Amino acid sequence: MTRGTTDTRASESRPSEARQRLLSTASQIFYADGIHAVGVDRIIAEAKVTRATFYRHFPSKDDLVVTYLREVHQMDRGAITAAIAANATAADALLAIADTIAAGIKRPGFRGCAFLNAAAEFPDVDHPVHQQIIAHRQWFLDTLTTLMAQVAEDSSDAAARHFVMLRDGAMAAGCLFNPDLIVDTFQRGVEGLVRIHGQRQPAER
Amino acid sequence: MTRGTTDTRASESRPSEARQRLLSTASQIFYADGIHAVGVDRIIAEAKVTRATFYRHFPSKDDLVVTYLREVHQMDRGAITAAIAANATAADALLAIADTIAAGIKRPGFRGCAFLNAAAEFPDVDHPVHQQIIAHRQWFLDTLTTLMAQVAEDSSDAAARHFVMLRDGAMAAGCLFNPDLIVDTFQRGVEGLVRIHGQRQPAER
DNA sequence: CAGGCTTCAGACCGAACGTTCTACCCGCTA
DNA sequence: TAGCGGGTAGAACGTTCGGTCTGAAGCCTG
Repeated sequence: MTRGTTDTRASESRPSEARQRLLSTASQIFYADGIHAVGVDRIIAEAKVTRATFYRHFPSKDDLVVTYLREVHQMDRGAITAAIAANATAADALLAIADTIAAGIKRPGFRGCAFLNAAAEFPDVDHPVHQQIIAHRQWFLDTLTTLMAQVAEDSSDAAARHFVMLRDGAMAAGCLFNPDLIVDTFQRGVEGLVRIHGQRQPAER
Repeated sequence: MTRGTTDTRASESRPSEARQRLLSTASQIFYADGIHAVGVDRIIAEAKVTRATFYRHFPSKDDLVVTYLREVHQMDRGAITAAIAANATAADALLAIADTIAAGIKRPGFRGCAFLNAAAEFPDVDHPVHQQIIAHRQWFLDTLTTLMAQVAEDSSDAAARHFVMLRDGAMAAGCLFNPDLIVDTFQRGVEGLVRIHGQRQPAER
């Protein structure tokens, strides 16, 4: 009872309203303008928070950055998990994932893949931000490999890598060229890839 | 005579030894560590040049950056022009270009595409650096489109865009994953693309 | 030899960087 | 009511940022 009500309140205030404002503001700015290019001053100004509050919730700017990427990872993961759950066959799931990616590229404020952009700014392999990036990419590749294997066991690794390569190319170019053409090229590529991969080992079951 | 000898000397000293040292040093550092992450101080220190000398040759750091990208563009252009000149058919030229890209990805210090990395740091479309990037990419796409059209007129635009997408993906991922696997995936993709595109409109001549 | 480049050496500028600090206020729970 | 944690406000830390300026060497050409 008391637990119930306090929990509702607590789940709203424990991640601290100010902290949430800080994180969402920083995420938007980092994604739109880059990471090294924006300073703590601007983030706290736009989040309407004082410096002391910032450093109460994040030990350093770098920690904010990895939290930002972690948040993006969660959203990506959610979208892809949903796409998989909503489709009966693995092939349809793969096409649905491509649709999700395509929709993202067409979205107005699209500025590429948050992870690829961050990788350009954090080349040091030992840096926590860089490790976050490769962890996310490994998860994505593994997820696709599993789906490809359900379509056809043979060379599912190669097919998944191929998918990732098309995605990376589309995400990288999506804000440097006509997004509609990029999306068109990307989806044609994925469709062809899934079709050809599906013809492999046709009687698998 | 006097012209001849002075020309030899002039072509060595007119681009100014210090300026050249500055540019090549900056290029290495920018490519390896990013652009916003390195300051003028470090560049002049590693180039063994004073600040005054720096600002004698480059009005600002931004100018250095566009000069750096211009240099990379020249090198890319040279490599691709050579690949085209060395191959009799357009299809072979395309495969040779893919080989060049693959060799670049396998090179030890590979850190992705200088232009894609720069794009992550300069999102402002009006910025000179960003415009340099899209100009380079437009040249690359046009070059590939011409080659694809020589293989088969039909949907050569789509085929060229597909090639660029694979390249972008390979370049972006080449320093975030096993380069050998990336190169393998990339080259398989290009081979398939060129083969399928070549089967289109088989009797073109 | 004189004149004109280039480079060197280094001080200096204001601004912004990431970070820490003190001091006070407010609303909650004990 | 007392205390405590999260918040505000703002000064200050030392460093680095991109960029300017002065002044004196060196060096080739006229």
